[in-house]
Amino acid sequence: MENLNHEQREAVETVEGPLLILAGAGSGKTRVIIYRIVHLIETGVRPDRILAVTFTNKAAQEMKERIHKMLGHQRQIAAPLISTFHSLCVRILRRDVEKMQSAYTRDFTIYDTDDQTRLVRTIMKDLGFDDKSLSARLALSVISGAKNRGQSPTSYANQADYASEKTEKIAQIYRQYEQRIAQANAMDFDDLLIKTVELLRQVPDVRAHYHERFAHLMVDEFQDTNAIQYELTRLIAVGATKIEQAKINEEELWKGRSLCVVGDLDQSIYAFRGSDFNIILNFEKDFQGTKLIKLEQNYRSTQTILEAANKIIERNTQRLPKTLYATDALGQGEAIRYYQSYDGDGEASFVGEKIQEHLRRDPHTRCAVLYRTNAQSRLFEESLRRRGLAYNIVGGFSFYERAEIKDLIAYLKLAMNPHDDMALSRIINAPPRGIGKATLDILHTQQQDLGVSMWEAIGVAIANKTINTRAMLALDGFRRVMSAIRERVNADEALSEIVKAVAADTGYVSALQEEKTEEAEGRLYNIEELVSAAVEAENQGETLRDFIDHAALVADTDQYKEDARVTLMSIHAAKGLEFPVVFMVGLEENLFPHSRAASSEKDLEEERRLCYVAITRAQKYLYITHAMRRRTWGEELAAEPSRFLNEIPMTLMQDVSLGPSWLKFAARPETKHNREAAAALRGEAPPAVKKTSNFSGKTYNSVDSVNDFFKRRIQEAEAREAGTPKPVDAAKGRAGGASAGSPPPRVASASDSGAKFKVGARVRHAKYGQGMVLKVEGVGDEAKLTVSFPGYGQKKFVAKFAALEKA
DNA sequence: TTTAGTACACTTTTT
DNA sequence: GTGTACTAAA
Repeated sequence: MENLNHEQREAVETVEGPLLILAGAGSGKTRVIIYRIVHLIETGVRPDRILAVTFTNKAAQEMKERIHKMLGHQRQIAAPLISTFHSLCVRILRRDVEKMQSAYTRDFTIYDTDDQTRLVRTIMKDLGFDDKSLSARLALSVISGAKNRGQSPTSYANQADYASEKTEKIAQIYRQYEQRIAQANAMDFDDLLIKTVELLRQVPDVRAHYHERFAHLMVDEFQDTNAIQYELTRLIAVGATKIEQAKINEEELWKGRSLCVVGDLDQSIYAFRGSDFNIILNFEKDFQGTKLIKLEQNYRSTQTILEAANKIIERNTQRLPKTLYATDALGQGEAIRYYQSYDGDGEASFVGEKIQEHLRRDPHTRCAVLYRTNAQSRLFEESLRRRGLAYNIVGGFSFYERAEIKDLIAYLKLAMNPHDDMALSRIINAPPRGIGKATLDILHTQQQDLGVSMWEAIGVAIANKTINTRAMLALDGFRRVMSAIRERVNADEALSEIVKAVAADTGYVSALQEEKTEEAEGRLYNIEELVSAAVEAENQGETLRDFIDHAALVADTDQYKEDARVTLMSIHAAKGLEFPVVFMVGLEENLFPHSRAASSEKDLEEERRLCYVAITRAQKYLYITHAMRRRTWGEELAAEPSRFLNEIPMTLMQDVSLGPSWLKFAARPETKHNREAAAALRGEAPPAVKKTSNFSGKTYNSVDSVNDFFKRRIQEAEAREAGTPKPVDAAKGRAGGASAGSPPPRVASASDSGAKFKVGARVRHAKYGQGMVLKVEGVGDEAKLTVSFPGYGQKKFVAKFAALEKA
């Protein structure tokens, strides 16, 4: 423990009572949690009396491994439980759900977002709400919000400010939704938490069990907990309902117990799904005698990066003052590199190029490209693929979201819980068995009339012969397939055997094999992967139940591979991670901050926290990029620089854009008009204008004129380039970014004479071979070189990073 | 009933 | 640009 600072050590050694740790980004908070757990165990606490709740399965896994390593030499009787809120709840419910007043059995299934949406769609169809005014997604998010506030369908309808037609409709959908999900013996993500809290409230035995078992409870990323998660935490830690708590002697309660929560207000980025950082603000009030420890020493990033982060977050009003301090060891560090590209392709090319340079210099470095929306990933993927760089992408569709995987899992789910209507409707005709819409409609009507599940409806239909012969044969075939799987499950066959049987006996694999298309090949490959995953899980001692739960609860962020050299992901997914090199891309108004957040100051502050999270992921190098034009929904539109660019001090940034850029323009006003426009760009417009909307009216117009200015310059440059003897690689064209926004080639001035490379110099490059320097911008190491390589076209380099030799 | 083709709505962020 | 949902034809 000697390598901990004073505050960290205090946090580790405080093992009794409520403890609140406010930990800034990169302040070694994960280490504190790990050391604290180890410390608890070393002072004689039984490992299985410790519970640590993390944000992702991945974080849980990592923590487990590190603790195991640290305790490796000691004999471990039991391990501490390290889990996400959702996994914890599934565990609790699978054990005790039948003890509470509800129809749920321990075989309940978990409905993921996809299942939920399909359920809402079915309900809307049944209720005749197929008009365009209400989307299933919207209905679902409203329902989820109401559920998390503890509102029943009725109280939701009553509590709405005004009874609109929409609220009334949503209330009806909500009512049906709750009914049908319960009837299917299924729970959605919200239910997992809600039902667990209900169970602990309702059944004193169960509450006492977990209260006694988990004497030491830790919650990471506490700023992102919602009211239900908080209540769950409280129930386990205190072992009493709110009313009972008033009668408890707090001092008595905390003997040999602790509740330690760790969080950072500035990194609260999940308000959109109900997390509430007021919980952390009220923690001291809720728990008498809370000890507060602040960790502000940052061990991750250079002074420059931290300054930028501090300056950004300072603008928020909803926060507690806090400043991150850099360690001397890392020092000031390099300037933040700023790059403006002509369009999205140019941005991606720049990022690809820089990643290549960084990897060439240090093959073991790790780079991350962080974007606001997952839709931005495509261009970067293409750029990296063009350069032959391997990358790992987090988010988008994960393995478990692929249709074939979901189908096979649905067979397993249905085998375990025949009332799971969503699983059934998913696979009843996959592969095609001749059960079409007409048959399903009949079944659905009968199901609604009888108030039973689809599976039961099939049985009834066959018994009563209410369906034509051909469809009946098909249904009977399906029923037999399912029964065979159920028999295997009931016979406790090995997990991997069951998965293999599902792939083969359902005809799923053979149907794909017959297709003989490339796509089918890919799907078959994925099925093989699923089988290997099952074998792996079996070796780990998992049951079929565990395997299915795992598939439902893995998050996108769990796809993150620590050792990947290049990772693409959303900023949300990057929380808790760190990288030597970070690219924060797409700094454009309406993208980041996102257009959906522009309306309210509260949302805007969350966007700013998001920006703060992105910046503080960087250890050594931070690149910030934006494009002047961006293609959205198939249309290319002018993009305005993000207001966040104005909030980072210009002195911290170095402009590596190829032509004139927004930053250069804003930094060097030369005329009165420019000065005014630049001031506006920096957000120095009169407060009255700024208050109502940060970029409107005059400000917007001036940005427009900047764009016009660049457009003209680019056209001029293009005209000149057309006359250049060495044509630009046609395939890449202007989209190569390297040539986008280029100012007219400049004759090397006398000040360039001391540079390492001069115009006209012959150079050699590891990949492109012999080339000639066409252009030198800037001086010394920072100079940007344009080099022409026969057969490869023109390439741009920064002298310092370029793998160029004099030839 | 299935399939192929076309129209269209869509994207914040995620356990 | 993409995935889904609806329509028309086999």
